[in-house]
Amino acid sequence: MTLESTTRAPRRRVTITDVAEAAGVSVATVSKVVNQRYGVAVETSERVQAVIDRLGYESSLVARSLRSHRTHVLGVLVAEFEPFSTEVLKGTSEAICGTGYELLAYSGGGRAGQQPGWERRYLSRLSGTLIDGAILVTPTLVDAGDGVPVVAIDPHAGPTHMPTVDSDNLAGAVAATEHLLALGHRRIGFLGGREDLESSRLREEGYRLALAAAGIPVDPALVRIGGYRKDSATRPAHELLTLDEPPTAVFAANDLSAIGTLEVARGLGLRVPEDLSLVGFDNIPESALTDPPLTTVHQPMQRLGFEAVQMLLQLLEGRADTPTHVRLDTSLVERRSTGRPRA
Amino acid sequence: MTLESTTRAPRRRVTITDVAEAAGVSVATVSKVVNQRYGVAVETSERVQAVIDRLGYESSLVARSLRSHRTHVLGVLVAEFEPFSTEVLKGTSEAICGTGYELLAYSGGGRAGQQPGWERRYLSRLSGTLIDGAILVTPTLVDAGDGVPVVAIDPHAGPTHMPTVDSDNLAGAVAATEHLLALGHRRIGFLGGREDLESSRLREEGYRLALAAAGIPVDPALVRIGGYRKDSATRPAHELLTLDEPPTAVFAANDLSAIGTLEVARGLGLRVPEDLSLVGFDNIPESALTDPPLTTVHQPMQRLGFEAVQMLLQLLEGRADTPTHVRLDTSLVERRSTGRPRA
DNA sequence: CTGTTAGCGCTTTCAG
DNA sequence: CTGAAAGCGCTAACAG
Repeated sequence: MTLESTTRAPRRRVTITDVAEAAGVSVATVSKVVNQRYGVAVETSERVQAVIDRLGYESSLVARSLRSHRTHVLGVLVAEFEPFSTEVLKGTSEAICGTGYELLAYSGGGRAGQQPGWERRYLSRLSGTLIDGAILVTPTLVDAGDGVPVVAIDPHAGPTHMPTVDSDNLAGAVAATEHLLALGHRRIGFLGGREDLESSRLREEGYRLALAAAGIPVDPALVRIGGYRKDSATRPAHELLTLDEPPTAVFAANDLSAIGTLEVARGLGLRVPEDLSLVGFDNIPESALTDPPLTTVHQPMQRLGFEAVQMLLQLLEGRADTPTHVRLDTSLVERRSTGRPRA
Repeated sequence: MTLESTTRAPRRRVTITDVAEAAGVSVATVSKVVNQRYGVAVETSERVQAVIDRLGYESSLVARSLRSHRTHVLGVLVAEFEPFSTEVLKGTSEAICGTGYELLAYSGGGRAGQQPGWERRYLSRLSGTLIDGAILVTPTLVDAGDGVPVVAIDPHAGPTHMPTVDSDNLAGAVAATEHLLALGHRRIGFLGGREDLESSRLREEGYRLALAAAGIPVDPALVRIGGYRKDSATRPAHELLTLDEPPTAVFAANDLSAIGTLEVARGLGLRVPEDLSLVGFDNIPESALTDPPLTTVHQPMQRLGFEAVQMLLQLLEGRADTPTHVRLDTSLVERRSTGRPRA
């Protein structure tokens, strides 16, 4: 890491007034030129355009949106930029291409996003102005419809009033648990997500369903809340693995907590998958980088973002046939963190 | 994929005027309450606050920034949300935590970001208002200082006038090439990045340096431009691999083009690494997911974002000792896409 | 302590 | 065809 040093004073932004003065016209005329409105002499238009180019003028998104309430910018509101939301972002980026819209991803300052209601706050701050519509990633509020059209990805209470895109969490969780069952596991722990998210609830339900179908009663001691974050999963994972009668396998409600569990297991001297089988959920790119690579349930995160943009665009066009709920399939990805239980 | 259908009319945003009316005070007073200014009777303040809570009022970022020119929002400007920029984003998100700032990542509509000068355009649109400072991810313009403090990550012409964060591209490229050389390769192709990026130039230089040190002349036919994107890399990769005397190994200037090359090789019936060794650059999470997993040069993308935020924050505080250039180390990650050349 | 006033940069009637 | 003027939601003097 090398260092150098200097300072620079940034010069002022060029505004529409600067252009108007330089071109010897009114700001109204400049505005018309910028927005290609009719009623401007070709000669004037060209002269103004020349000044715009020379000065490098670009209209302020802020000022413009305050006035015209149409920005051609879509907002993606996330609590934090972590593997799940950034995958979604990749999908939105792909979908936005060629639509004439631009993307603005907004995230609070880390912990700020932890406090419930962040999505409402962000939405209020940005909507009505700045963005024409918003995509909320894992919002915890049931209803946030405030000013602009909104699409939710994997929201709180499942199909709410908001148009929603999610994936088949239940089927995925069943598949994960059945995989463990098929391997011969009987004591299977569940490291839950967040109680306020529907996805989390469904994953737990899938776990219970699969167990019930196999005729295995759920041991409450084996079910914990991991909070969907690596750090918040550490403690419950530790509790689970240090039980008098610990589970031989753990199904973690998302990859981040599975990765946290993997680290805890290693710290405890447990080998994966020999001593402990581990299944995650999401299939974030990071899940393949662990040692051993994580068996997990693939959820098409990029597609979630892609579909959300499509839906939002339809909503903006006011199309009545816009689907209100899109659900995508999940599938098990077998890697090397799962195996038969010992003896 | 399941579908349902309905419609909803979003209601209007609540503004400061609504609050003022409901509370029977002027907007100025509401503003003072919101911003915790002195000079408001406790009783009035409480009454206004109650209305704010009841109405769920949240001040508009846009209107506020237009007026006060201080938003506590940092912008991250990217051409597109792809693996590199999203990794950087994760790092910025971590760094922003607890600073009192929020993050706004802006990306044009895909292709729009392709046209040179996107960073200048975005910056103009957002700065002066909306964001207090910006981080430019792989900008191609030398100087963009326009209104607000700016930090560049992996910019055009290396250490420009802008404060910069980058990684040691030269050393990384040398390491990659030497790895191939050590394996016994002599005909090593180079799939370059974009001519307008310093990182790309340095990676090529590293390639040439390592070959020269090994006493191997560079065959111009083996050097192509891949454009740093998977799709743009496909054609040059194909040309390279279908040469009369094709290379036994290819060093691609980034993982995305390496992955593109991998697909081309497979399409051509070439086995990796038996028939062709492949090294990438970046170590994006996706690089470990390929089959075989890619040998690549690790570049600390999240740290790039993290350091950029730190630097920008210092710039905003006006600290004179702000380093102007931070360079992070790179390192070779050996996975399974490289091996000895046949016979 | 509170309200009035003047814009921030821009778009949009509406006269001239 | 062009410009003056109003106003988007908000903050910052300045009066009252």
